[in-house]
Amino acid sequence: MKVKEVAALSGVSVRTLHHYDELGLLKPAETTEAGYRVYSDENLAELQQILFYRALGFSLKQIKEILSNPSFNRLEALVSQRQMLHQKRSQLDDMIRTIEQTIKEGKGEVTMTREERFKGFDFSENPYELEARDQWGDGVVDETNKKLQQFGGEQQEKMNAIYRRLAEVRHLPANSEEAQKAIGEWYQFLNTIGTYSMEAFEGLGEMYVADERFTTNIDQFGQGLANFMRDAMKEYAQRNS
Amino acid sequence: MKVKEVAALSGVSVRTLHHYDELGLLKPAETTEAGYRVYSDENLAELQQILFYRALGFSLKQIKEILSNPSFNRLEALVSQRQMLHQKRSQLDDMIRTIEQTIKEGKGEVTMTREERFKGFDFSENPYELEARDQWGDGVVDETNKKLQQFGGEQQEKMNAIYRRLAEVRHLPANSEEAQKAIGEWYQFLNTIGTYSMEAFEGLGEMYVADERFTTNIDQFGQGLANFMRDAMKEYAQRNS
DNA sequence: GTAAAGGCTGACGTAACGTAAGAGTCAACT
DNA sequence: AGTTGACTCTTACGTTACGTCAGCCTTTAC
Repeated sequence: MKVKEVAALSGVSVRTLHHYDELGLLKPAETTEAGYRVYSDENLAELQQILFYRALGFSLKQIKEILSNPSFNRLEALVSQRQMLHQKRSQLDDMIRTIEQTIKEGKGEVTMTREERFKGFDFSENPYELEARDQWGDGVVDETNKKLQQFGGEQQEKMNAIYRRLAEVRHLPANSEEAQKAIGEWYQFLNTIGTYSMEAFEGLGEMYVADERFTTNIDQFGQGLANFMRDAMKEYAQRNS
Repeated sequence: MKVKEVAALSGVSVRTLHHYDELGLLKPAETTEAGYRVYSDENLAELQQILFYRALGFSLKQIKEILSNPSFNRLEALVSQRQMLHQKRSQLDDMIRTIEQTIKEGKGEVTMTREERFKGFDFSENPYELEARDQWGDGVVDETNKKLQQFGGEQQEKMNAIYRRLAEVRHLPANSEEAQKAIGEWYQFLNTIGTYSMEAFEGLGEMYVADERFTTNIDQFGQGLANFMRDAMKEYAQRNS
């Protein structure tokens, strides 16, 4: 196979293949007289390995070591890489917290009205709350919240039934058929009391974990349910947009 | 003030100041005949601004725009930046999940024994659990867990008292004096039943949020307590190492 | 035979500095 | 004045993983 074909198959660019060749990371099995690179099936497998480690955040240099040294301790590398990723995540969290704070301060009036609206609640501990509300407008949250609480009796029972069904499948992957079916019911239900775009639906899911009030209520049906629902809603939204 | 002084005050390198000068991001107020950069107090304030935005993950180019254009919509920039950070975090989470999975598979035997040890529990949903255990050896977790449950009556009551005290201050910042004092009691208590290095203490805190069993138990004393304890323990460990 | 499509090798650009290298400046001490 | 040590300056390459031309050759289809 020649470069373009490999590129198309693997999803990387031709330049990337050239680059990996230069680095000695992936040398084509053959080269024609004209200098064309010809890749073998084995080369393809190697490339997959490379892309796998690349997706884990390893540098090309590291990948080269890992793959060229069969005796290399991959497990150790994975563990330390995980450590690194975790540090990065911590840093990102710090940045997000700070940016939340800044946005909050800069909002002046808005913060005031929001505080009034939710007086009695203290969200200052949760930096993601503001974010989730912001991302798709908090009007939707408030509306939904209000409507949901307005409905008593029958609707309430129906809602609880869906929650229970969701709780049953919450240990399955969010992208499993069962999970998606159950979350689909949730979407349907919500749309009986309002209109939700996929985007709003996904945003609502974010709220479930971002806002303690939601989390607490939802998790009464099962530990971790809110989290599961967020994932499932995200998946659902992405499938149906 | 000359470069070195500014560097010392602000914590950046001399090279960085040179760099910012080149970019036109921070031009020193004066230059001596010999070409030495001389910074004013105002320059210092500018630098602080720069470092602030840098800490939020903005590129130098963006920072230049933000600071040079007084009419620039900073709020908008902050919001979109937050969005970006959030995406990055998602990507990192994906990577961590994948790496967890890989490590788990690669562990073969270890996974088996671990599964046996915790049969009945299903941790497959929580990719961070494995991680927290790994980072400082899961022997410590198991030991602590066992010992804590062995002690009944008096010790148990003492423990609960500390939990309650922690719950009371859980809305304060983790680095506040009250929080640190309370978490200090926790550290003392733990050391009456075992020996904990600061590192192990911090790791234990990670477990509190990583392992659902811990989170559930702890949060009975107050929503978000586990999370607060993790932060406080981290802070405590860093102060006392 | 010719043109389109694909391939190849340089080589510069990117972000934010780190790290010398070679050389001039300043203040203090002898 | 001379020297020395501490600073400072500019210049410029190294880093990461390719993207993006540019100029030129090969293969393939009509």
